[in-house]
Amino acid sequence: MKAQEIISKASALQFSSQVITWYHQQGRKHLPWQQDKTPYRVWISEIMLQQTQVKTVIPYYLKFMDSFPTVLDLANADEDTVLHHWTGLGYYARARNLHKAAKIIRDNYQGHFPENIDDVIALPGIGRSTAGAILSLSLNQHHPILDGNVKRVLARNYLVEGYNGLAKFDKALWQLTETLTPSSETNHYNQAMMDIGATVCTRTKPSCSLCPVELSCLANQSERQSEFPQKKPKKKIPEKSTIMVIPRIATAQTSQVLMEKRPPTGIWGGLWCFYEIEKTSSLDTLLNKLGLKAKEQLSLPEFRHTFSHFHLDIKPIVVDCEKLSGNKIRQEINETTPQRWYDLQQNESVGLAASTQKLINQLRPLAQLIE
DNA sequence: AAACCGGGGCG
DNA sequence: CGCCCAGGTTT
Repeated sequence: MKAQEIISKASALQFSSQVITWYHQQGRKHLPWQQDKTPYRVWISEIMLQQTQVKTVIPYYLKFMDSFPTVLDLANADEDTVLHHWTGLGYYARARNLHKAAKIIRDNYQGHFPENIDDVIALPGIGRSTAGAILSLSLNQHHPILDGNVKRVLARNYLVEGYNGLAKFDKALWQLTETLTPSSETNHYNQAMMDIGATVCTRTKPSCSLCPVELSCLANQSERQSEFPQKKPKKKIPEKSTIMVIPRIATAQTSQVLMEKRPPTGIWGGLWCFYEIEKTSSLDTLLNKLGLKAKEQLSLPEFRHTFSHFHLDIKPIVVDCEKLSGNKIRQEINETTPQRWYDLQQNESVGLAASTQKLINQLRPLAQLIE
């Protein structure tokens, strides 16, 4: 059944007006991105908030806006500078999308953030929900949103069965949010729905007594809040293993390790990682290609890194080496896959994969032993 | 350890 | 269009 059919115009209006009233009474209105609400400022906040909680985002947001006050400042910055501002937030692909989109806005829209929703959705890293949030919160355009928080509020209110990512579930919820989103005060309604999901209608132990739609909520009426949304059926994930090679050149002053920048797509896309080999017998070939001569090897304890769809057991091997001079092959590698020596004493953590960062942290104390 | 998540990308 | 991917935090 379609949402329009199960919800009358009158009850939709009642729902939204209760939500809007809550916004005026309880909604947060003083966060940095809620001042001077331009599409650009709201965009940056939405991307940061997709991955990180409000209190963590605030300092990052302020620094980011200080460095890149306008979309043109962002577009004209170089990627490493942008990534540097993202250090600690993780999800570097999102920062790269941000930068890519800023350049598109500079080149195709004369530096003016597009105000047509289809144009906004076409930008990298912005989907339907984020586009709706940007244009409604900043310009009060009439668009529905549907992030994880809104999904939870609606699924409970109307006992929508299914789990996040299930096509039927998402489709039903888009229908609902379209039906419920009012054409006046869309900005306040959308902001309130996200806030209610984040602070009242929480995944565990929701504070229903503080909710503006407490009385209409079917899950609350039947005390079944915890059953909605349903859990995604978990699937067993495969195990893989890899050997990570950490070439190291240590002197009395410094200790450096060699990394490569991964291609932009796939696992650890665009992040700095150590070289990988499948079997120890490939080690010599790799070092040869890199133009390095091994002096000594040291195996570090194996550890497990888990992705959403597989476990990866990582065997790290530190190889103390010296450079061979005048190696042509190394130049070729440098052109296809960028590489760099990373200084363990300096904590430049731009775009490191989490597992790489973990290894670095283990390696840093070891560096002192060399002296 | 498992759940969570908005968008990209592929078949 | 439907399904899977990917990374990092929260619970």
